Amino acid sequence: MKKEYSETEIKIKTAAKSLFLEKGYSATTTRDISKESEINLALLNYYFTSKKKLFEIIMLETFHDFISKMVEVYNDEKSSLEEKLELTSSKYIDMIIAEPHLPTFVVNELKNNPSSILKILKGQIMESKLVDQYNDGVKKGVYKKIDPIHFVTNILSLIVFPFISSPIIIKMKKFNKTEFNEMMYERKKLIPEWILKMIKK
Amino acid sequence: MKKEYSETEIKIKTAAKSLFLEKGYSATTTRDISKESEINLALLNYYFTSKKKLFEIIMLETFHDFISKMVEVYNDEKSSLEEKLELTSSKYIDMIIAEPHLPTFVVNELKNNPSSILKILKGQIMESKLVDQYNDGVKKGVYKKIDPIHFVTNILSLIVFPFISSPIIIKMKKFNKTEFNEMMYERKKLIPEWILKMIKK
DNA sequence: TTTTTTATTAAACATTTGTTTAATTCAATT
DNA sequence: AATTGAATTAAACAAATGTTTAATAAAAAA
Repeated sequence: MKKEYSETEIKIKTAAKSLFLEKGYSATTTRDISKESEINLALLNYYFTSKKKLFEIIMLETFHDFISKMVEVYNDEKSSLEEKLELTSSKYIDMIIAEPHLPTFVVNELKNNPSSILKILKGQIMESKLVDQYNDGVKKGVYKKIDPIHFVTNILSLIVFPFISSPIIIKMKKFNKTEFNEMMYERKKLIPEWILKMIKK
Repeated sequence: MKKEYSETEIKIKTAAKSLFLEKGYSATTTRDISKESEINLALLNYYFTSKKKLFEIIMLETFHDFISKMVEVYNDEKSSLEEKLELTSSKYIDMIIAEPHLPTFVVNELKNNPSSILKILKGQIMESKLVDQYNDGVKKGVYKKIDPIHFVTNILSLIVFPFISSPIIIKMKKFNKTEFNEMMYERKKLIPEWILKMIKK
């Protein structure tokens, strides 16, 4: 199923991903990509047919990475709900610090491309071990009975939104980027605590 | 200070705002705008000099609205912290349901235009009555001592992020748009409760 | 080595896009 | 009614952009 990419194809894809992430689909030109990847302009179409096709491939791969990192933790058999929260928080914050444009990119280009990309999601989150554990807690009466979609949404919100709004936060607090990252490291510990308080009766 | 806009200028601005919100700056063409507003293409440059200038005006106004609605509530003298949370949650969710593209737009085009637009922010949030009240609670020992930036960020995160990720939520829950909005109405009550739990000792 | 296939290149092509021009219509003023 | 200035229009322009072509170079197969 996986395609083997040649050296040039990888060069194109790497440059294209970087540019698409930073500037989005429309603001990135094929000449930008050819320059950044140091390949001849015509090779883009030779290997990927069109800018749109290239974008779709990258979008799909990126979104897949984005989701599967989450699903991995959510479905771990051994860990408790608390441990899953800590792991998610920590791994996700690290992931986005390493690639800060990721959330805006995913969120942004998502609304233009709903069906094909979102197929990846198919029940992977709402039927995860984490949600099971949450529902168990509800049954046992230790967690409040609220639709688990709120639980799942809140985790993502508290992790991802600060990155998306980082220009605002940086401005409000007169932060530099390092200080902002430190704030996010702080949240690694805080978010699991907050989520637990939110769900507990 | 406020500029008086003629009928045609308003027609252009209205169409442009709608298109910029939906598709972003780069994906919106001047011909799109002229078609949508039913004005001659040349009038765009006649009244607004360039696409970029037009965009900046719209971006500024939109961002200003976005922030001032928040600041209004945050600085109300009479209301308690709890009441402010309820009002913010309610007003903001209504606002975004009425204009669903708003958050993605603001967040998205923000990173391209940091300085000029963010000037509007100047301490309006971090020096608000709401943050004062939060700090009072900390002094009195009823709230945990955490940098208020987390408090402010969490409120916005829980309100705004679900809208931004609505395509994902809709897919995961097999929602239609009405059902999604109902979920957000539910959150009007839930978010203030959650925030209080998060800050209380 | 010769032939065939694949990869790479420079140039060209057809659209699209932001902007300008020059002419015309409209409204207000004299 | 004549004149002036603003508003509107169709057409044109130049630059940018996605894509294709035709020629060449490199690699693989015969």
